[in-house]
Amino acid sequence: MSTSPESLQPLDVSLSPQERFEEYLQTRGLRQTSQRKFLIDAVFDEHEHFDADELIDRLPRRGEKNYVSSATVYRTLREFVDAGLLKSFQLDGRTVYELDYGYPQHDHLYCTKCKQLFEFQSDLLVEMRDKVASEMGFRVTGHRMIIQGICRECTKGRRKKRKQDLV
Amino acid sequence: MSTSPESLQPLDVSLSPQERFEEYLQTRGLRQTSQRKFLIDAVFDEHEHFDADELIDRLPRRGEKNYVSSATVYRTLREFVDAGLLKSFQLDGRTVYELDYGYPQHDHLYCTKCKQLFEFQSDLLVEMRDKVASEMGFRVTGHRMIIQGICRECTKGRRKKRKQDLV
DNA sequence: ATTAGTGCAAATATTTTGCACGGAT
DNA sequence: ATCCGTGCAAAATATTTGCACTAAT
Repeated sequence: MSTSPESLQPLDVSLSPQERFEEYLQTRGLRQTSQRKFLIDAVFDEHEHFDADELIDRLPRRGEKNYVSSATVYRTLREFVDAGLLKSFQLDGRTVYELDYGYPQHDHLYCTKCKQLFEFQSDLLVEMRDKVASEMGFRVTGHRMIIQGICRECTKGRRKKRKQDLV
Repeated sequence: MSTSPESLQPLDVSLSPQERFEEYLQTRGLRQTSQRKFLIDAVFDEHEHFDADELIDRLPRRGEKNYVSSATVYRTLREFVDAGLLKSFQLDGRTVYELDYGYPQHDHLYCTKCKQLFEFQSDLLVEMRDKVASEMGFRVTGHRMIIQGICRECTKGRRKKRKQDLV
């Protein structure tokens, strides 16, 4: 937008998340703050799936350098979703975020035992979605598909080492 | 269970939700209270989709006959899900319930404008789900598919009368 | 200089829980 | 007579918001 490139070209692929967010901010007259810059790095450097709480846990504490208040983390995560950088969905009551920008469309399998999320991609699903929607007179803006079950590891008796086992 | 009928026969179809819940309670040594009886009637007499708050709103107030405390409503809704009478899922932060017992498997379209839920049924979706799951080594216990978009009514300019328009 | 952004704490919203009493078995 | 279930209020969770101050433009 700022440098007006040829219009029909998908700019996206050539911009880093950081650049893309800058663009988003500029087009809306929003400001580029140290918190926003820090957070976008923190989010895109690290995780695949996370919630606000997990993210806050990994960030500097109050008093430390680069501390960002929880309120700002929540506010900024919503901006990231707005900007198309992240996607969010609800799982077990909390809001889960995942990287969207630069990632192919996909859906999830959720192991209700180890609480891990796995991804899968299915064009068939999207086709089916669009067919159903058009039959119902719906203009689709998105969907959320989560397959629940027990993952391979958890199926074989006692699970071995797993990340968040403190639950 | 209590009268031990022929084993391979699907008992379900012949039992009312009330009977089915009784059975559930009996097999677990739980008690049949007036609150549980009242709630199962309230739930199965009325609604398709609802959340705890909406249900509580429709029930007798404190002091009135058949009053049930919110805590008990929450506790009992979870029992209903446990008993296979209701299904629950998260939508916009709240827990939505719907009748499950006696209803065919289905999924939802959600209009983000009027907040209405619509249903659809697709065997293809279930097939796809099972295929994906088996490829991933998952033992499926269920799934949740929600197609978001704008419904037909909301697409044609200003929507007309709609239920929960107080939002 | 303007005014959006932030940190803080309080407010919300939703659901859960501890506890003493009452009721179902 | 047990001890599960309930109502109540307080707690827990997760997220949002009002406000005064700070900082980006």
